[in-house]
Amino acid sequence: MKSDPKRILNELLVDIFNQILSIQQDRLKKEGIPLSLSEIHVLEAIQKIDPPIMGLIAKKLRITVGTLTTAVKRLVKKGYVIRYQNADDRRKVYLKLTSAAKTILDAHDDFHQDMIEAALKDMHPDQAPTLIGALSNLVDFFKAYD
Amino acid sequence: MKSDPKRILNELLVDIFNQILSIQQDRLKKEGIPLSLSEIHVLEAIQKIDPPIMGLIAKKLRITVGTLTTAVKRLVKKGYVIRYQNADDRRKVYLKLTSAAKTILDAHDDFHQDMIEAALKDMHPDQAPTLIGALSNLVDFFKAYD
DNA sequence: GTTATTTGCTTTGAATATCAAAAGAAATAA
DNA sequence: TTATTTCTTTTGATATTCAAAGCAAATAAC
Repeated sequence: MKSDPKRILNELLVDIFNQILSIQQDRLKKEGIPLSLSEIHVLEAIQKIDPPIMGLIAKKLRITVGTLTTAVKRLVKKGYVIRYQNADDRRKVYLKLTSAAKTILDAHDDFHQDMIEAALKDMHPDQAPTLIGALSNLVDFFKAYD
Repeated sequence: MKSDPKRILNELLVDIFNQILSIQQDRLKKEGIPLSLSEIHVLEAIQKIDPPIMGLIAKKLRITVGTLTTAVKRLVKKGYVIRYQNADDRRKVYLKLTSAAKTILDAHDDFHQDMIEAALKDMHPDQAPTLIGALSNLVDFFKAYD
């Protein structure tokens, strides 16, 4: 069954996963950005999650809060993240990005944009919903495991 | 631009990536399988790559041979991999799976199968090529970075 | 209003994961 | 033979991660 679509899809997904992490890693190194992909993910989450507090960010990233604490410590030392607290609840630790971090995230976004353009390259616009539907199904499938 | 397909696709891909690693990790733990996802990947590569020698497997996994050496050392100790050599070239180290490893990989394959079924759930069969095309484009895009 | 519990975070200790560089051993070329 | 290349392991260093213990602030119970 060489042309079984399910088998092909499975291999494509596996290949994509095998490649994407190391390629993004390489890209960061090539551009001289002193951050790992994990650290980039932390920065993205800080940008995206509201309010940007430790617990919510760890949840989004699916890591423990302890793990996030050490990552943030490094990012603060490197000058990409600022910790602060708020009078309303002094237990909560809020995070925000420095302008250096924002610059790096913008470049990272460009990569994502290029990636999407490549995926859609020879696709008719009215086929996009099919693709979105399939990927949404995957997200739902994963949610069922939570 | 809330409904911009490119933005939606990007967020879907990011979500999938954030989820898939930790969910597979959780699944292994829940089933009491004493292996990390990285170790599973090593086992899969041994099964798939021919000939199954250190250099080729490291290349497939995009890790250095040194890194693979330590992973294999652990897998041998845990009883999932057997190292052996061949008279034709005594520098090469061949790897093979024990039956315990094969059992675990079969279960892992089931997960992949479920995942694909979920993605295709409500999709017409003649739309599969669209999906395959988009993912192939992604693989090609990543290859361009090699 | 003190005491107990819960919530949010950090620290600590341990296991994995990774790489670059050095080094060993076997095969091949000069 | 000697030198070079190929294939692998070892070594030393840094990251990444979790679980469990600990701490401080907020909330609930009494």
